[in-house]
Amino acid sequence: MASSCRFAFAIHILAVLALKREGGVTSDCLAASVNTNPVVIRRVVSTLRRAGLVCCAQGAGGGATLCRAPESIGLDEVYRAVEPLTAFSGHPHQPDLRCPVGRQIKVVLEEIHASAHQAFAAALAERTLAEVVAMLTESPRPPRRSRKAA
Amino acid sequence: MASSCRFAFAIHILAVLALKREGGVTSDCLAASVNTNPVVIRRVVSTLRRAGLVCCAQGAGGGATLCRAPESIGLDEVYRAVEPLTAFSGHPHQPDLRCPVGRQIKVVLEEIHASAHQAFAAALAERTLAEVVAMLTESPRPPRRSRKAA
DNA sequence: GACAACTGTAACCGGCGCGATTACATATCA
DNA sequence: TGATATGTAATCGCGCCGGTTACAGTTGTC
Repeated sequence: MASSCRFAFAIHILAVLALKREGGVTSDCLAASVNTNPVVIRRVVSTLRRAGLVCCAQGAGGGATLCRAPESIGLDEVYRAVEPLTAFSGHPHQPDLRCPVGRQIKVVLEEIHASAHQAFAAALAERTLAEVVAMLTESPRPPRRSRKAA
Repeated sequence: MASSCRFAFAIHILAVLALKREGGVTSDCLAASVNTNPVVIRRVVSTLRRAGLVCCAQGAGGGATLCRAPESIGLDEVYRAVEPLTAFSGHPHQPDLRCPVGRQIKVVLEEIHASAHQAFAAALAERTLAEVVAMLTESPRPPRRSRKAA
């Protein structure tokens, strides 16, 4: 599950790359948009590169570019690329095996967690990077009431 | 999302209570089965009590008892009782508002996360504590091969 | 070739979350 | 009254993770 911000950073980065179609984007530029350190960006981009989602050019004039169509990138793919897929951290220790519950609880918990996690990933899979970009570019909640009240 | 072991502990505790129908179970006893400190158990039990899932009796002869039918307790209820429902930790800082992505990314991320999280909870809701108990008590993968090989 | 502009990574720091533990107040039954 | 419990505050220790620095390697430009 993991509630780190790597996933958020990854989506942010990919959205920027999807919007700026031509040319590479440097980690400094991405870091400015995300508002963090360039090295943090490079770490995430490295992971995305290993997953085949982006390509990186080194040297002067280099940077990261999206190397697949935004319509073909499901958010579950991004999630799996960036989250290490932990083996469910529940029950840090070995439960009491003399107890009928302790003897089997781990297997049951793992199954429960697996099915819920799969549902989580399936929900992510229903959206693509292209949809994220579309959400980003459509008018941000047009003001309806008076322009005075907050 | 939160990958703490509180949820695992809660399921374990509730399963023990569901199995031992009569009488209260002390935190010492639960701690032995879970293999942790009684205070850790009491913290989780307190949360479950506030959620109306268990009742606690203080004093000698006291302990925790399930105060609802296991068939009526969905695992999503347990999850929500025990996990504080964080407001999605993505994007720790304010993104650059001059960037079209940074301006709206938080709203989009929150919506994405909300829908995926809802799918997660819905998957948990499909199982009850009674089913967990049934999984726990049914024969644990009957040995099929020779009784010699591990 | 020299230099500037980038990426890739290792190393380290600091803060936060959380489970474990101790300690103690309180409640209840015999 | 004393043994047995819960309830909870306080503290400790450790692991995770984002941030930062540092530096090696790569590439375009003059």
